[in-house]
Amino acid sequence: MPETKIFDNITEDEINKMKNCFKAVNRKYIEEERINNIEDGSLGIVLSGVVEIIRFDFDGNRTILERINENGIFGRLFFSQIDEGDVQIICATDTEVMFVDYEHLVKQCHNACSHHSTLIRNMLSIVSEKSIKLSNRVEVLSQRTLRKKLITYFNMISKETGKKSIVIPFSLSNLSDYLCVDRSAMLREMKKMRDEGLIDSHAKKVTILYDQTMY
Amino acid sequence: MPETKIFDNITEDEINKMKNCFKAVNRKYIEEERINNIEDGSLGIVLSGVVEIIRFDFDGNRTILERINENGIFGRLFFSQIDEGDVQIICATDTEVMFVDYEHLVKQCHNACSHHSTLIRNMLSIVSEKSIKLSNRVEVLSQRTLRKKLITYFNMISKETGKKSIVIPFSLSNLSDYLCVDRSAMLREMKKMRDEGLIDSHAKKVTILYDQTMY
DNA sequence: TTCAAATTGTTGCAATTGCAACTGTTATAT
DNA sequence: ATATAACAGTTGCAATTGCAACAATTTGAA
Repeated sequence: MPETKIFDNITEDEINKMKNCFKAVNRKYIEEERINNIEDGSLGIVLSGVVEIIRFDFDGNRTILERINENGIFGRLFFSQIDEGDVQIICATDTEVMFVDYEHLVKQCHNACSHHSTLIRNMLSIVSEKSIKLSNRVEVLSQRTLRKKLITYFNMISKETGKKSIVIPFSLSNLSDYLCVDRSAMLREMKKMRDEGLIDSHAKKVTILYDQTMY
Repeated sequence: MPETKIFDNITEDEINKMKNCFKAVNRKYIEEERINNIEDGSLGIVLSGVVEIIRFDFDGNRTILERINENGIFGRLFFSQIDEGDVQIICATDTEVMFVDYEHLVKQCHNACSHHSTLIRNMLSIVSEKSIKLSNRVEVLSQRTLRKKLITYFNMISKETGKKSIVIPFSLSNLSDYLCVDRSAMLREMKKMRDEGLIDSHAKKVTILYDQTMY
């Protein structure tokens, strides 16, 4: 499934008109930088890089709620309203983001830009892709044991690339924050899996040896 | 936030034309009934009732992956592709669903129905609302302890209704399938919370006594 | 190159959770 | 009204996971 870009099938000319119309603002961030002061109605579109939604809760746990790659979107609109902890938006790499006003983008345009409907269709694809990613996330977190969380996650990555040898896209300590488990418990479980011959692994490189049809 | 309906701001006349155009099919189901034979490109729109996406895994665990209320949507398109277990779509109540062909709904219409763009905008709202619900789901499942899962869930329900006394919308045994924890462990934790004066509860009725600003 | 910091890896011990096997209670159908 | 099934509630015991405190290795900057 090819990822939709926000301006797919729209001419350069039209894009510029629209950007003006939506008061689009581009901003660059460096690795580790926090994205601050996001207005409630503002929508961030990741043009390049990776953005993470991270929660720090009261007893010191760090949780990666979401990882947003190129062409993905984020915004207060899109994340949980129940979250009382400290939720931050942090760039995992150098990143460029375009901010637009969501309401303006979604509502009928006064200027009746001819390509506006294409834009909304693109937006629909992007949000649909976000939903699928969130479903994958639920799939992983809904697993009852650490081992099954790992296996489900490995299978997901493996399915994306079609290979049995995968490279985890972040540090193992970040992986434990993503799987919402203790880091040492996770490493212990990976060691067990190595010992049992289910995987081969060294740091972020993992090779799946188990029968994937079993899980 | 009022929920968007698929045909908001479209006249009855236009709706009928469109339904024809999308080859919309309405179907009624009774409580407990399984929704079968969903084609890959088919999109289900819940007109009334509640639909649940349920996974039965190899060691007998039942997991409620998603609960879809009135005006929500579902379809193979929208759920995880990594899922190797047995995923079923089951109606939690008597339910009416409209099925449409997703591609047809999303792509430019040959007949150029005038209200098609409104429909796509509505669809965008609905998918966005789905994303938010999935984010809430991630928020709950990402909690590290059973107690925090319960508290996050209770807070979510409480926030929806604005009341501290809530009624869990399904049986406690289903709640444990939703929180992805063991039922008896969950009941034990609820008992502890009662004993500590954090909640008052009897069966599906729960009153929040703890300070919600703390969680 | 070398040192410091970050990351990976390990382990004992304690706390939490799951499992199993119950009892008690509430609906539902005949 | 009563039986039966579904649901709620309980508890001992075992397994899993979290926590803490390390050691080993890798990475990055001076």
